[in-house]
Amino acid sequence: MALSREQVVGTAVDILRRYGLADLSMRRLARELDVQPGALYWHVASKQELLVEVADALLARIEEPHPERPPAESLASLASAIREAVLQVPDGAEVVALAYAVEPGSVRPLRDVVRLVGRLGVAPAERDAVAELVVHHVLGSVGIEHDRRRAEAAEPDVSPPSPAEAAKAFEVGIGVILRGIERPS
Amino acid sequence: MALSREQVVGTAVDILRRYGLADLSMRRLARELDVQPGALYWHVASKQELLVEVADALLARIEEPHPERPPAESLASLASAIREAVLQVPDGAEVVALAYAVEPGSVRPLRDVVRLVGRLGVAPAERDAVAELVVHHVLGSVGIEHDRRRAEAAEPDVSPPSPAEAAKAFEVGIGVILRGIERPS
DNA sequence: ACCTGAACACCGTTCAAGT
DNA sequence: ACCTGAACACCGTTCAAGT
Repeated sequence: MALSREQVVGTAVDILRRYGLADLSMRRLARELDVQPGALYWHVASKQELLVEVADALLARIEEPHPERPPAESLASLASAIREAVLQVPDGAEVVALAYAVEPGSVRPLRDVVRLVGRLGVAPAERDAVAELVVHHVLGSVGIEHDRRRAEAAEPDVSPPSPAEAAKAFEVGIGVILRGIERPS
Repeated sequence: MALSREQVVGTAVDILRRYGLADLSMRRLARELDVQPGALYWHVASKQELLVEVADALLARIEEPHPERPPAESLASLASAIREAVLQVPDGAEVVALAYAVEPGSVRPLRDVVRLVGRLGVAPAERDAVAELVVHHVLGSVGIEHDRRRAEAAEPDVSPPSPAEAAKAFEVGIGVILRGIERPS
């Protein structure tokens, strides 16, 4: 049977989950699919396009905010959901950040962040900037956690930052942002 | 005359400024210095170590916060200074983010951010988390601006986001953070 | 002490030619 | 329509051997 775009993206997600971004090369992906590297370029235009699809897949299962819930609550829980989804996958934050950079509108839950910030009463002119702040906080804090895991794996010395502490630090940041939004300038 | 570590780092900064991170390879760097690639490894342990030095060089000229200035003011102006320094250099945000990830304490102005957040009255337990929020906002917003420039260079269609608008968006984010810090939870 | 030469094990992408 | 074979122009890193 012929290869499909879904198969290519799905196998890419598998490699990312199992071995991380360093091992997610077009050549490695082709080997896993038992085709020549060139074959992939019939289904995706480039590695960058592939990574955007992968990012989308990583966040696809996050549910949309409920319209009747208060937006501040929705935003906090959406941010946590994104954080947890990305945290499960090695280098997940990097992949999603790349997709967000290349095509800010391509990942649905990130669009929801923008909408919720708007519903919080932030002026349209400032809405995108504040949404970016939230997204960077989420992806940045996950990135740091991934890096610390790597450092720990490399040489298991002192100070293992517990997942609970990392989650706490994340919530602190979200709290600062929410209070900063609600307080009139 | 023999090659020096300073020469290696300096030429790396030059390549980054002129051609961007994609062109800053060990082989390209060796070519520019008229040596074989292997020679570089006598002066730096790895490309990662080299990039940490490059990041340091990019932010070395930023002045330390004046101890008598109010910390909120100092933090806002330090954040702007970091932003401007990184903005001048293609992929500067990526390089600094990498250094911050690998060795959070290695870049002096980023350490100053932590100190200022502490002076703003944030509890020690929450200080690092809030400092991370600031750093991610700075590097994240610069990253987005770099990406937009790339997109514009690739196909000059509508919506060229002016530098002034980008700076405004950045200030909005800093404002949210500062208000969020000052407001008691 | 510092560097060359040469290798090892890789990359992303293109494209004529095949089925 | 979909894929192979083969090439193009690269990577980071190591290390014996030279000066």
